[in-house]
Amino acid sequence: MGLKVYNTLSGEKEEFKPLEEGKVKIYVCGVTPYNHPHIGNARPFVTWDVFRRYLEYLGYDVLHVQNFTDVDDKIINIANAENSSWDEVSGRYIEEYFTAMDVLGVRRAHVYPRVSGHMQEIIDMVKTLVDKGYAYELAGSVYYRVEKFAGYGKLSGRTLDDMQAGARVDVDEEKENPMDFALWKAAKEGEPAWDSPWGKGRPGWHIECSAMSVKYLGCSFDFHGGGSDLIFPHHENEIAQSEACTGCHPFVRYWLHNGFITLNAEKMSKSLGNFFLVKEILEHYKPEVLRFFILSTHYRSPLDFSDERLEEAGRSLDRLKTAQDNLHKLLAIPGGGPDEGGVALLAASRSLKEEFMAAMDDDFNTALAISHLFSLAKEINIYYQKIANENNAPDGKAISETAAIFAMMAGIIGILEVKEAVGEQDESLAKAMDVLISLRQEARAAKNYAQADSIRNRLAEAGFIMEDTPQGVSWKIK
RNA sequence: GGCGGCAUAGCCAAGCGGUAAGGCAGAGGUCUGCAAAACCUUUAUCCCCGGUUCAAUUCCGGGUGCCGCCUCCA
Repeated sequence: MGLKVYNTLSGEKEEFKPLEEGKVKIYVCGVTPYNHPHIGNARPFVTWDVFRRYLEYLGYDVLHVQNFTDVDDKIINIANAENSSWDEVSGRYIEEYFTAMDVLGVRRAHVYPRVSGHMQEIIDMVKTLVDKGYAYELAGSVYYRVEKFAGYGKLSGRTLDDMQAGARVDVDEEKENPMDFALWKAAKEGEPAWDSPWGKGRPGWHIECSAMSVKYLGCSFDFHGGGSDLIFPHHENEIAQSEACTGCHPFVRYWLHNGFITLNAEKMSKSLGNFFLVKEILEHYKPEVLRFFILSTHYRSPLDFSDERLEEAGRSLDRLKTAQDNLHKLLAIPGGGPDEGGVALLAASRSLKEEFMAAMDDDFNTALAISHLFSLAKEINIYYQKIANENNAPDGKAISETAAIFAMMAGIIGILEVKEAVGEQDESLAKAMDVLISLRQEARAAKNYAQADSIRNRLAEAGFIMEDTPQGVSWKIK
């Protein structure tokens, strides 16, 4: 066993070996905060949240860095349009980002560097690249000399010739090579600008991630992630900048890229305008439903969004919740010694735990891992049914170990974390429900089913589900 | 045009050399006053054509279709 990950750089699954024993350093490309995050934006962050949970479960000490590109054309345009400032705009949407991701259960990175706070590091890096001959100044801007970097194209799998063949023609460029990209952009009217050896200006897009990742993680680190649209040019350029500047190889050991969320099979993106904001979706669905939806497909595959898919994800999740409820009910009964069903449950739990881990080890196959969670749910339900029908004491050891395994699996996926065992939390509500249950039971005893059904139906409308079981009536919140 | 990815049941989705996980939906059954929930049973030769192999959904070649990157983008 051992973790394997698909590395975009090699195009193969590779055995994961951290640079430093016991530690994992991760850099994930964050957002440009100029709008509320949409669900396509959310995918990499939910995905990496799970990667990180699993790595931590494996015992690694994880350092997770994720940037905010807070100096950017779009932000500046919005600021100008609404007559505010770029930092007011970016600050606002950074807060929106956190709000949305917190709700989705995405744990916060350790460091959230912003471009605006790293001008010196960026300028230093650009200066080094100029000094080493990898960059040149042109009218107050600085460009990276792609032909100078031998490995240019190694991540995206294309050659400079390929790129030039497909490149769109830039009329007014005087760059040495059309593929040369900006490290530093000379200031324009109405834009924020910082002093530099080349005059006032601001950083190009790609340099920030090189400067900030190297600052916080070192010149070589383990994982770099982001959407697959970042492979070229963004990540390709990061490699060129970082390796040329620091001389360290490789800059990143494992490049992991997630697929897109699509709408009618087309990439969901702000530029196409075919997106749903996370906050819009959460008006209709619980956060963990969105989260579960995202994780129910392998991270590298495209994921087509629709209401139908989310409804389905919600129903699937309900099945898991039922098993969790059953587990809680079993846990609430004083446990007894081993019994046949318990022994079987325990064996299944242990083997499913192994399978779950094997799935996660195989390039974080959450879809497969989740299927094992369903299998465990089924085993739990079977045992619960048996105990309930026979009115026996459950196998204490089997139940407690199964509960731990179930919680571990759900915890790595990041679902079922909200304990909705309201009966224990809110005694007065429980007492009120007991009264309603008694009223209905009296009606049933009197064969006044219209009355009984009315109580049940009206409670359902209010969000409470009443269930008749051989052991009596139980209830839960929908 | 260049580069790359994908095509599995009604739907979604794993698997990727030895005749197909899981979920949703559907059907039948157990239970129930009736429901709900739960449980059981049930639904696929994996886009097409060649090739390699004892054996291919899984490898190779070709075709078709869809998607992505090459411009900001998660």
